[in-house]
Amino acid sequence: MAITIGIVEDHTEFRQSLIYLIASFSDYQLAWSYPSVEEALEHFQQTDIILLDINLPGISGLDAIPVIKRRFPEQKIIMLTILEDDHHIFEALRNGADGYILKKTTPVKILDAIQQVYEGGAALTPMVARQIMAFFKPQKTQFHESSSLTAREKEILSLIILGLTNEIIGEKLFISVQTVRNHIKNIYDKLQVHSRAQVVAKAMRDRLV
Amino acid sequence: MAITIGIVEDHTEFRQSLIYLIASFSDYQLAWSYPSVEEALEHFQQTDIILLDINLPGISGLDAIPVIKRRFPEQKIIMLTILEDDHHIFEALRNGADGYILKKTTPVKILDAIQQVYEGGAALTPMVARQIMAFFKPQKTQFHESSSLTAREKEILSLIILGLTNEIIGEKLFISVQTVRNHIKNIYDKLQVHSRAQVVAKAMRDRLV
DNA sequence: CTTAAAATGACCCGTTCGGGCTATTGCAAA
DNA sequence: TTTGCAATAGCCCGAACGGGTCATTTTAAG
Repeated sequence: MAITIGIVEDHTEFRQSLIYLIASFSDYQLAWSYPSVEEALEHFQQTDIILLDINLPGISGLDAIPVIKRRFPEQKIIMLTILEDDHHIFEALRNGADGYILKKTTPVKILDAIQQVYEGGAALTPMVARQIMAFFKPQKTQFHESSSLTAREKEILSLIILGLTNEIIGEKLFISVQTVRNHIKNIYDKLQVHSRAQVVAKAMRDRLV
Repeated sequence: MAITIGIVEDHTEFRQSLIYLIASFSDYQLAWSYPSVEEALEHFQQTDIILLDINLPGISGLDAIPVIKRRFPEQKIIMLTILEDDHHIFEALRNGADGYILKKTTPVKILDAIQQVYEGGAALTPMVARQIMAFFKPQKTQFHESSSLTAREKEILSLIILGLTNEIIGEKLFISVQTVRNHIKNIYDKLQVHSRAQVVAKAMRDRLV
């Protein structure tokens, strides 16, 4: 039983090459292809996999994900894109995409990705995978950093996470605002961040507090 | 120039098959192999890639990552494991692993993973990738119901957590700074906070993002 | 005893934020 | 069709922050 595939891709040439690729292997079977989300939504039926371009005229591929998923919650979707931009990746993942691969990916790897998603896995191109992983280890030197925070710095860090202002922190610790600010500067240096929001996110991700 | 590889794997049979695999292709060259972290740490030198088993007698592969990275910060490490367990995956990623693949992966895909990491990407087996992606998916039971944040607000919230300023967020989303600020005001109202630090802490504690 | 690191405190300056308003557009539900 | 919410955008103003530089005191380690 061949894996059925639907395609939404406006770029005719690329769409044709995908169709040709799929037709070349009996393990895969093209169910339909459309150049826009609008046309696809009108006619499409559920397939094993949908290859969905991100940059489409009209409704974008990103916006199409929730619509498709609402109609067929089990529909598996692999995003095709030329962009490696953070925002698009995370948005696609948040919306429920099952894969995110770049158009420059070699044909055999595209089929690989389809196979992987069909088997219940997820397909990410290596560079995208790296960006996602980077979310879990924003700076790769966390061992030094966590241990290098002094007791006082950790204390102040925990108060920052509570959302206190420098002034309040100073009052709580019976030190001046300037001293608090100096400690915070040192914390920023050590953790390589430049704002409270960043330091809170990092501290919580790295379980420093 | 062949990609040099080091191996830490206690299971003799599997280690031998890896060695044989690498020896079969001139693009890859085995630099060394040891059955334990202890022995490896005594003798090992930097290679392009280290294949590191997780379940090792004595020091585990997970604990070995920071030690190795401290000695050679640029050393790339791919974890080998039979386990798909969440805790190990995230622990490995947090510690700075560059890949996480299952031992049952086919030989050709193991070489693929090595190549990908060598080229600066990350290597994840599809099932692992799926688990990581699941981390980003809003569980509609928790996210949509318990929080009244709109889609746009959630999007902006996620960018705040990355530490972006309002101005940068506006650029990323192609909207004006004022609009960003309005959204943030609404987020603050809904989550009952009054600063970025607070909203980041709350969002991460409540796993809103 | 000397030295290094940590903790304390201060000043200046420009940027960013947070809270207070008002207002228009579009879409969807009532 | 009206009502309401979401998203967009603007303005003002004071508070808070981030970065730079410098200086003193205390503590820990050698």
